[in-house]
Amino acid sequence: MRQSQLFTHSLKELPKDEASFNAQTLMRAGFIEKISAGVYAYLPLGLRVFQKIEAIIRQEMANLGAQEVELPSLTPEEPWQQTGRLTAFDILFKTAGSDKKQYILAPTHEEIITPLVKKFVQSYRDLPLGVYQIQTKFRNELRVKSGLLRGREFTMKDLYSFHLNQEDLNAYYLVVQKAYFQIFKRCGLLEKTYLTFASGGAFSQYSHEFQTVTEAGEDTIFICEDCNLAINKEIIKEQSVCPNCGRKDLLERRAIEIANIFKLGVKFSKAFDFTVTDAEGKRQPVIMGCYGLGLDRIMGAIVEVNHDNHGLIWPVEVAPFKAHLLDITTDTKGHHQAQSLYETLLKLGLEVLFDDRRQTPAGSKFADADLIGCPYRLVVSDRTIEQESFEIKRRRDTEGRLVNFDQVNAYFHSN
RNA sequence: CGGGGUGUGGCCCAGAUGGUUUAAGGCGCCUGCUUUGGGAGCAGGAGAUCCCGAGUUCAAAUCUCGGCAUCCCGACCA
Repeated sequence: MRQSQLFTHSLKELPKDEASFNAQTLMRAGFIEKISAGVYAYLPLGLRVFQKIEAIIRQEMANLGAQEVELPSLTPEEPWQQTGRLTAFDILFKTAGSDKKQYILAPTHEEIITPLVKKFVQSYRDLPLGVYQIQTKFRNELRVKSGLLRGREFTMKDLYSFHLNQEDLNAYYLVVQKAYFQIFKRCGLLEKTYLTFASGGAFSQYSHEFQTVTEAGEDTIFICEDCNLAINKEIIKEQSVCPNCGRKDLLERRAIEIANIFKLGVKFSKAFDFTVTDAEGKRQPVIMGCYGLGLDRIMGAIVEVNHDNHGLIWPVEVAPFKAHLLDITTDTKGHHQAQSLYETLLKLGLEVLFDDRRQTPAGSKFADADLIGCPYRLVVSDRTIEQESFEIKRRRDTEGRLVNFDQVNAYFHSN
């Protein structure tokens, strides 16, 4: 994409209305814009990152054999009444239709998915089943905070699984954990993300959170380095003890919950009378699990974990563009050379942001490239052209190297 | 929901003991010239319900009251 065509641009100064690093920097770099407290718009650069994260999640969900659907955000009141959550939830956005009928802007979708799946599934032969969506959720938080880390409108990947018995759910639960770690690995968060024992809420003794260690996080977790596990402070009674090995000297860290998975058991299948016929011909209540994952939080966490004083540093798989090509040449010949390199890179299938803006000093292009944080920076300048080459530098490196124009194909095929 | 901070061109902000303010400066934007390896220079230009409402006053960006927005701390977080 040509940067001269991009309708957004970065700001020299930090936005006053944000204090968290992720929101400040993403707004400054032109990735997101705040519409109201806890509600953000994704701009072209930010949307590209968001869609990369979505794509990773879809691939890993496909590997699980989960089927994608899209449920509505605007939901009728009745199912919420049926499970008691109409009153139990204090974060519901409610809205009335013209017929005075009350609707709920869904904060999660157990109430919708359970009756839906019930309609099609009557036999144990249809199980296990995993159904997921990537969709907007609404939670009327009393206090939003930390930019993308806690908003009132956010996107969640929510997977629901249906099983004949507890053993099957337990096995599936472990497989989902693996898939989640694969997602976090691809998002560059693996090293700092811990499977964390947390409150099971109304469903079970524990749930499991995936907590990414960062000072920007709002949770406190205690990490067992032996087991690579953590326990959320909220469920610690007296002393922090590893639930796996019993170790007591755990590391206390701030962390952001980027995912939360639950064994729901029969809570929702009972509420909606969802049973299947087993092999003996008897009706059995379906055993359910649910697996949430916050996309905005993942993006925010990536930013909190990967940056330096100059700006963002995107992991390769989620970067808005793989390369940022800067034309800092000063004459027509130079511009043609940069243009030609851009076209060559496109033909090679590389995602490139081409800074073809004129009358912009070179320094501002470097600053912008650092701020936007594409993994590779390519520079064509009068100097490099003298050597029939362009410079390539990784975002994290301080020194680049020259690559001859003739060797573009070879270079990108081998890297 | 309790406590605290902030609200002035698109952005960052000065002005706050009421009156020389015709609301200053920087960034960005427009025009022209110049410049090009770390957010460049010169000249000219456009752009403002000073968050909203009420009040005090001869006079309010400035004082008072009410509201709204936003950030932060706490509580909450299935």
